[in-house]
Amino acid sequence: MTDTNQPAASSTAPVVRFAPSPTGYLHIGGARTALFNWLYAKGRGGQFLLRIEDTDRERNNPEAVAAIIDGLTWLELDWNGEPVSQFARAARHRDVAHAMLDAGTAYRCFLTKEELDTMRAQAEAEKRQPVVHSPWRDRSPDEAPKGAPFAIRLKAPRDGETVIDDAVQGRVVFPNKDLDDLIILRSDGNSTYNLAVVVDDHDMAITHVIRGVDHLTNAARQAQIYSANGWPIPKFAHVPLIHGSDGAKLSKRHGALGIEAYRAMGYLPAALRNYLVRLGWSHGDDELIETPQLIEWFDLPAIGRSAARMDLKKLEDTNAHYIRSADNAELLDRARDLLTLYSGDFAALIAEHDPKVMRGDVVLARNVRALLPGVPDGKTLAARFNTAGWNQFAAAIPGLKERAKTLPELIDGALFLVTARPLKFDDKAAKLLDAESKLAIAALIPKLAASTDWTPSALETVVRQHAEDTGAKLGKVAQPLRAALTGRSVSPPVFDVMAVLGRAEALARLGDQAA
RNA sequence: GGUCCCUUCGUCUAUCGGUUAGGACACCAGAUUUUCAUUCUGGUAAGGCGAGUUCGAUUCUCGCAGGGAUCACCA
Repeated sequence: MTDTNQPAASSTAPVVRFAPSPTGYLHIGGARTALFNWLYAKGRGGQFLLRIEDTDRERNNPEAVAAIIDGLTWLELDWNGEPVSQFARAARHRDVAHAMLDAGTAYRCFLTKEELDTMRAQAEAEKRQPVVHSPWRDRSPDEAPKGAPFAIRLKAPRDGETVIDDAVQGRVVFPNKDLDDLIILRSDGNSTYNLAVVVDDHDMAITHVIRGVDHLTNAARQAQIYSANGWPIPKFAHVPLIHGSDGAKLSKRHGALGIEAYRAMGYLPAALRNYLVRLGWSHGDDELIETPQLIEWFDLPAIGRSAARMDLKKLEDTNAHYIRSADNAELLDRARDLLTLYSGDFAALIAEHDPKVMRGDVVLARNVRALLPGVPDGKTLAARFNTAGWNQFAAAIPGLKERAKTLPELIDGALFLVTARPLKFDDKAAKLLDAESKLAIAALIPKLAASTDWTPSALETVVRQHAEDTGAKLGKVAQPLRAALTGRSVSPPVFDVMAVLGRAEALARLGDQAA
């Protein structure tokens, strides 16, 4: 139903954008900002645009652009149209700056770098705020030396206040006396960030600017540029930043990793989205929220104003839920993809991390080294899963996914499928295989071999019967079996393991340990 | 330092003046289980401090303290 009485702003679908600068990878805070934008647009039939803020040529690098695009793609945040390069729009930015000059809302400033430095130094010496008041605001350009370089500055209001009516932060007031005449066009003729952002957002018809609070003061300056041009100001929504575990700004030390690191650690995109959106946004007591529901529920006013801290444990728990409910085929595909991503040596991965680090990918690397000494990296491991292996992996997934919090843990659980006889045993498994256990295995082998049916339930019947006959507890029989079959003390149910391995391989592995 | 923002269990959060302050993760204990995990039961744990408004403040106002963001011809 269309209500024709609705004001234009609320009856038109929103247009939002994610505008990262390509200085590094897509970090977790940026990913969350992108997610918020994406959810907002998706829930309202709007558009989600991508713009690369690459006006700083010296810091621009194509690899970073690729990393951002890869990250968004992996997170399954799709955008409308082609990514816009801000640098490609430089001519338009220049035009606007000159138009502002003509309109009298901007002026030429001939202050040199040195003059600026001394002004700031002097302000500091006098304990004044280093707000630059360019004398050229009121001087005629004719007074400048012929051909002297100049920057173009916004003629910002000096009295009154600039108000940002922010969807998250509320009404934020900035006294204009604290905002100096910012440079909109550098003396080399290139636009500065604030002008470029305003011109692009205006030209792209952005209705809602959803970004990190670190841009809040920029919003005031940008609002002045909008006003100077007589353009409508979009709705701002400045979302809090994500902090490290000690409350300080997220740094590498805190795991301010690029999104690709979370991928490597084996998190599912849907799980990461769920976790990320809950960091700062809530919907009552709901925790696990599927994406379609998220799209329906997400809204700006429910975003909190305080910074949140990353909690990997909770991410892990969320991920475990998503793995358990994931489609088996999808899980297998993702596990397979992940292995090809592990192109580096497992040895290097292990060396990089403290022995106490329990990250999924690191643990997997350690276990591969222990159990499969001949497998140096992910590619080789993937190759070990020949067609039969992948089929076995697929068959084992229902049991495996109950036990895995992350994808590498899932793969880790499947390692027993590709270990070659004679098996290597981890410490606990070796301990389980004492003389008594080996005798028990030897006694069990003929009974298993006699089973006409090689299915979990048939095998379970055989083993239970054997336990009953010998008066042993089921655990007493099952644990050595598990050790002999997998080389470890932990695995999916042993009967499933035997079934997946197949009659010949299972009996052979047991035979190796029989006394 | 100026400006702006924030402050409920260890962490993420609910609460829109009256609740035994709720949930989730983590942690602890127990039950189930062939291991592990799942699942289930129970438990420990919170409104920074000080005023004010009010019959009544976690909730509204002010102050203080603490934390954060930002102050470039970077983005």
